[in-house]
Amino acid sequence: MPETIIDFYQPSEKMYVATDCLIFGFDEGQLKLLVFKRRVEPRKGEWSLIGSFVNLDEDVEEAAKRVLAEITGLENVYMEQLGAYGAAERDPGYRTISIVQYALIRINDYDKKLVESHGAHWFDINEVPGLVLDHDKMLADGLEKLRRKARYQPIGFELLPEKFTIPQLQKLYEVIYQKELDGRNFRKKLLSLNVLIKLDEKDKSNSRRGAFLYKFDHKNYQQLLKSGYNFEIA
Amino acid sequence: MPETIIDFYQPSEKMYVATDCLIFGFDEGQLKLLVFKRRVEPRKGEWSLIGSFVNLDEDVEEAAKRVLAEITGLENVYMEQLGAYGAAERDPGYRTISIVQYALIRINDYDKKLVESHGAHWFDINEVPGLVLDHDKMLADGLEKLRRKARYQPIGFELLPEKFTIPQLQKLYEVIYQKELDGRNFRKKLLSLNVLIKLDEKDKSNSRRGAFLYKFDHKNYQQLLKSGYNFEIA
DNA sequence: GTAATAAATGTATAATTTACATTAATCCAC
DNA sequence: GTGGATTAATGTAAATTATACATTTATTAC
Repeated sequence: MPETIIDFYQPSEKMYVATDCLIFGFDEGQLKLLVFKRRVEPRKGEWSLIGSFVNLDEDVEEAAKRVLAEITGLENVYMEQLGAYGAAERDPGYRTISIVQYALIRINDYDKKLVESHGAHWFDINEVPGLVLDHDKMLADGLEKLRRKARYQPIGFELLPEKFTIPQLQKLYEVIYQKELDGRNFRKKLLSLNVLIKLDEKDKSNSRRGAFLYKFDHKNYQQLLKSGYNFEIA
Repeated sequence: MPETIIDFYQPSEKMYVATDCLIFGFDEGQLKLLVFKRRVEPRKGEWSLIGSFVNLDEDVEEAAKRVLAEITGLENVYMEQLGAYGAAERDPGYRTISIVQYALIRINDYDKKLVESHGAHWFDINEVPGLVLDHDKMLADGLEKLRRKARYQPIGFELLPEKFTIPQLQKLYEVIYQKELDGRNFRKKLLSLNVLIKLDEKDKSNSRRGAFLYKFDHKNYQQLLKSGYNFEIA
């Protein structure tokens, strides 16, 4: 490599780049977060977002997917970047910048044994223990983004099984928005968007009568997007 | 520093961290972007977002502010992170991750001589030349974010002088949203939010009659935020 | 067969958004 | 100093969307 002006700037030789994932799931009517015990000093062993260093030959996003697959066994997960956390003193050990992604997973799909073997654990979103470094801030920011995003993109569907009932979906939006919704209005609004396909099956795990199962209609959703983008629930 | 598990992960010794800024301004009824000629190889001399490497002892945000002040002479500018760009091959020279911020500046405040002396240039947003590396993508993403954000936060005010007229503000929203707005409805909606202070002065640069000048009412805006957050224009 | 449980449905009112045309203030030219 | 040109300012009616609210239905367990 020829010597260039870059040498003049002296970018640090000790700047580390890591990635951390906010892994959200939804189960038993609660929004949950997957965390594990930090694997590196300092603060090794404390609760932490799931993360890793980024390898030299690896996209940042790839690194996040690698660590997610490693811990949960899941691939093809909905994932989006939250942002970079780069305060000089955020990590007392090394100068490390962390790029945080958030992932939404169908909580029943993941590999329980794998998760356990990594000492990872799901916490109710309201019962997450204190996290290491600036991870509490990452979580707070991620929740805010999730809540905002839920207003104009149908991310809720990423958190539910492929087949779900309307009451389930409503419950999910209730925990995301942290407020109760009116069942009639929720159902009305949702069905008016034409992005649900009603199945000829019921889920009876929550009531005697059973609730009809639905699938998300990706095709119609794409069309809805094209024709002006106004997915809004509640 | 003791040897720890971090050594096992072998984070790259050659991972560079840079920051690039999307610097938006508004002038002559047009949204504009400030770019300069890249100072480092590869592709030195091509049009580029304004950026720099991040120093070891410097917050990422600080680095962005440093470079912004260096080029425009401005401090205390509205700035927010867009995200990190971290594809392994994004920079053919070095493995560099760039954290992109976007800044909104009052275009008349900046130091013209300073800007010129750095070979920087304002382009109409629709006439920005091809940019180096993945900077075109950054710009596209930044514009999308600006457009979305303009819907629920009063960022428009950051781009206008302290005193501005309602027609000016409307024009700004029109270029952000890329559509014409109805003057009566715009004015009605805006005034109903109670975040404008009418001054006893007119700006006559655009009409014989002149339009009244207003200031943004930060205090009332903060209260509006607290009481449930629903700043939406057009 | 009846008691218990959650699912499903409709309507009237209020609030918000949209569409749309005229008058007002000022400057400049004559 | 009058008239013409130009942009600023204003109000109302109709349509759309959001909200509030109570009863009936399907099913299972006993």
